[in-house]
Amino acid sequence: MTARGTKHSGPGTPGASIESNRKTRAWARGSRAFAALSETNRIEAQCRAKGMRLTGQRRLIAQVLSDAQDHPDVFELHRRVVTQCPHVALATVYRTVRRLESEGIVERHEFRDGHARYERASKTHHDHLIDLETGAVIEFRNAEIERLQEEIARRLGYRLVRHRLELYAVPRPASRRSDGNRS
Amino acid sequence: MTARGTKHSGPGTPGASIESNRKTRAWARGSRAFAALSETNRIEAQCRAKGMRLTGQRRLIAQVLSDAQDHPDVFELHRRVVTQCPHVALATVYRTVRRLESEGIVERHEFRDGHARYERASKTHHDHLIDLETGAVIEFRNAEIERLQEEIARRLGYRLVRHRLELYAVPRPASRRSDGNRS
DNA sequence: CTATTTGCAAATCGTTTGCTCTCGC
DNA sequence: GCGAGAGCAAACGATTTGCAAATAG
Repeated sequence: MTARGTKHSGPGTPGASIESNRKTRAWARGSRAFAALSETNRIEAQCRAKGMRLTGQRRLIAQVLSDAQDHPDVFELHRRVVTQCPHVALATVYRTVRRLESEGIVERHEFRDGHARYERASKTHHDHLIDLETGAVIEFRNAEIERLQEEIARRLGYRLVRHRLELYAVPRPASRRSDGNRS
Repeated sequence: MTARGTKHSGPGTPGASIESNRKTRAWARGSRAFAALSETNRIEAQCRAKGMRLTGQRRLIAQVLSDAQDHPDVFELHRRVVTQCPHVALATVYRTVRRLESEGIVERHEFRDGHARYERASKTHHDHLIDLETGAVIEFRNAEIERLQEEIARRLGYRLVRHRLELYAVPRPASRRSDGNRS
């Protein structure tokens, strides 16, 4: 059974498909379906650089990821993708996103709720603060903490490879700054 | 979806060993099976304080958790429990451990590998360094990092509720200090 | 006595995989 | 043309849950 039960509601999904009655798989995969994609985005370029085949699905997923200002999970990615092309399978999103991660093009996080969320691998490292009330995710960076982590690992006889730092917090009533990237 | 309509044959599949099945379960639950438990441990005392019923299974799980020097996952806990009493169900371990967590008696972690690992809630907060080669888990504490986390949250307009800090590292060839609590 | 808890098996739920058909290069 | 990819459904693995029997208090 496909995750979250509902099988893709073929036609009827709001979105680009003018010819949604033509529900052939061939159509879904044909490049025409992806014609509306914008010019090459960063992720697409990285895929090319890694020698990944640029299928319409991948270009679409790459675009959705490039456009994302938040940290969507796979289901949410699929939802956005399906908006543009209703026949893309959830499994394809899973496979693509896994591939992108193994190529170092996107980063996977697993915040409180358990399931995997993705963001494109940023040039600059950062950690996350999760707003416990809204679920919003705010990115931050702190050089001192980074340095301390290295030092702790070294003192324990290790070389730090990577780390995970997540702050779970609630807005302070006084000065609630409700900016930050939501997720 | 509740297609569980077919009444669960329960312990009485016709023709099968109804009686021996009953006996077995009765034996498994009877307090005799748990007679070998040592005197009250800390977790057991906390259970009592929280008004949890002290069944043999819980006392056994409490003891295994109390004795654990590492961060076992549910399956591992079950393995250890079954060593002492072979009829304790995995589901019981899941339920117990979940209950213990909601009562604040144990802490749940989810390191790299995905599944939940438990340790008894310690009086003193600590974070974890995970040895990427052996999977060992080393606990550490750093007041400065704690302070910085508070400060970061405050600066972003939040009050820190909890955090997760995990360092993933590899032993340094020069001075590998193989102390620390392994997991 | 009765509200909780257990054992068991089936159900969930996010994620992966086998198979076949398709398409990028 | 061929091998990497996509669609689909079924498999998976950790965890949860419905139910009836058993039990702690």
